[in-house]
Amino acid sequence: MVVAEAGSARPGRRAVTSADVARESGVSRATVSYVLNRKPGQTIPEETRRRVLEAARRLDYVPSASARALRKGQTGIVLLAMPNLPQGPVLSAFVHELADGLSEGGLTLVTHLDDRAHSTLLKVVQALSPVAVISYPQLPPEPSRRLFASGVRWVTGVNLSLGPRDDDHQWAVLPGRLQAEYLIGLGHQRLGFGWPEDPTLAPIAQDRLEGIQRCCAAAGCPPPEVGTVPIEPVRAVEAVATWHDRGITGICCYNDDVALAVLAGARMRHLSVPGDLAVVGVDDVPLAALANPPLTTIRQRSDEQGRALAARLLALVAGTSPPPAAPDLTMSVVIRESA
Amino acid sequence: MVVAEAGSARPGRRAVTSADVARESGVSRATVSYVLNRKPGQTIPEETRRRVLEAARRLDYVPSASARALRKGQTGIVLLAMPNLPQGPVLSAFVHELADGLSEGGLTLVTHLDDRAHSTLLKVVQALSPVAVISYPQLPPEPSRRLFASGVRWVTGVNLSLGPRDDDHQWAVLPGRLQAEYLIGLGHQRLGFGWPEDPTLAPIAQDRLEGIQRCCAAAGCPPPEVGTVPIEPVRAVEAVATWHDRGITGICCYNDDVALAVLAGARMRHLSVPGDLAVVGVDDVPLAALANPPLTTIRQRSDEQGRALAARLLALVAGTSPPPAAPDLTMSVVIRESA
DNA sequence: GTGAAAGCGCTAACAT
DNA sequence: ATGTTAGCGCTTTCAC
Repeated sequence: MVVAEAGSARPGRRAVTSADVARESGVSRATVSYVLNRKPGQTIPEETRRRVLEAARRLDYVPSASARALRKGQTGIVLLAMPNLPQGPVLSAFVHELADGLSEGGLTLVTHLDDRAHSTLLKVVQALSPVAVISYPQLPPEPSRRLFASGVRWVTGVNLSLGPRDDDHQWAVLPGRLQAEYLIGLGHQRLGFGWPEDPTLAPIAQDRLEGIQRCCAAAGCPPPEVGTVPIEPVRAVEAVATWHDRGITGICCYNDDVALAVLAGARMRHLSVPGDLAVVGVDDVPLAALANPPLTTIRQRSDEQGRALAARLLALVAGTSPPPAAPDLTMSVVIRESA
Repeated sequence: MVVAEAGSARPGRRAVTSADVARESGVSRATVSYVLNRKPGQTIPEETRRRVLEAARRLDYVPSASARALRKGQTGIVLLAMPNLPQGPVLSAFVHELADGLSEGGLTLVTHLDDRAHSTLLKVVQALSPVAVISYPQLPPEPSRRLFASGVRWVTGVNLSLGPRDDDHQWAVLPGRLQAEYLIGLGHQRLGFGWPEDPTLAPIAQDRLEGIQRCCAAAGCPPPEVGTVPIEPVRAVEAVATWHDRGITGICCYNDDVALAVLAGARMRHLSVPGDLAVVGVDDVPLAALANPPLTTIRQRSDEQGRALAARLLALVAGTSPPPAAPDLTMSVVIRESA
């Protein structure tokens, strides 16, 4: 454990403040603040500017985040709350782009990883005073209200959308819709849905299932039969067997992990994929292409979602009107051999 | 996007402060502070205490984190910095336990997910003023120094240890050591190491490789041959073929993901596992048991690591002497069929 | 046991 | 163009 006491730069010394910079450069603290914050209208002579900047650099000056936040009445922190699930490349890209986008506007993204009660989120929020909270999956109204009461200004889900809840929901439902449309287009009439065992995923799974249900209804098929698929050989087989026995031929899986388990189950049961059972995942994780047979799945442009959400959040914080939702947040079917 | 303006609880109203609570309960702000912070020695009459608490609850009072941090000169935030890798259950458990442990001591854990330059970490640190930063993998000395200069008091790796760098390193090397010991114990003389393609994993992989190298040296075997294994069918096959052609019989993989790719490669190449090639992973992800054949792997007790690190950090912040490192942070070989 | 008051470091309105 | 000043909300001596 590489541990050291405070201020290895100037050991034992207290932090340098804007007063130090002011003294060092022979101006007042106000001027220092003006220079460092670069107000657009402000007119500071180049010479002074240079002197202040120079002094700040020489002293290794770092403005106190707490003091600034106290004065301005708000921090520049955005908190992303999500369960600490197995993180796929999809979420990674989203986080990456979101952080970059926010950073360009002076906001800072940090993450709270937890899948337990909303009370831990509340605690973190109270310790951080973030200006906005993004939650995946979406927060129910009551916890959401408590965040506002703790001073958070904006609360949103990860799905980019315009209006209140509905648009978000449209989006959340889409993976299921695409899976079902694809399978039905292939001629499958009886669909199953591979539900994830992890209970924290339930809200997300519920949305995807709804997308499938709507599709089935629209196409005049019977509603999908839901089966929980554990990531565990023996019990995964059970789910597969049940589907097959009941004449189900197309399985929409919550995600690729579930789909891979279904594939394993089918193999153990000596069922052919896609002959006996067609399988579709969501996410297009790297392992999907490696699977036996290679997995057909839904790919999301989560990077674009991240960028777009960042842009909207920046606009909200700046008080300007948010940009319109990106027109084509593509989500597409990656066709391989499993369906 | 469920978005709303500030203070849905009391719309348009500014936040309630300790002054409001004081007024409401008919005492001074000092008393409010005493009651809410519950100083051990402090002696406040039950009646007053109750009145203050009641008023705080009624007003939905939330202390300002910035003001408190400014006054105390330090936040209660601990920042965990890690690349946004695929998060396995191992890291999840670590994060979970770490967060819980810290929370019990009044510290709050948040995560910065990024695999790019250390400068983004520096920015986040300056926006948050965390009291400690935990980094995985470990931070080199120079970035570490800059964190201290920005006011961070303690910087550490995720590996629990006592002294400066060495203990951490011992720990990081262990997975490789266990893999090699197991394979050599099985009679394998010529070992390979499955290097991950993701460049951000290199520092961690390097440590594990070093564990294998030492083992080979100690046992009089030739040093392990390193092959990069992409999570991609065709190129994974190549790595496997190269090993096999050169007479390698035991493969230590960086983690289970790499090991699963090796398994897939071996299957495509019609090599038998463990007959032609014995394969060992690290992590024991759920899919490991599902693999064909089921994967032998190294399981870490990362939950205990998390707890222990939390305890040490709490002690440091409190100024008391840190508890000794846990004696038996077990890391064990989970024997299945792939080796 | 409780209150008055100082001050943490910063920004922004106002004064010069 | 720059300096003076008044707080932001909190904790914590120091009086009473």
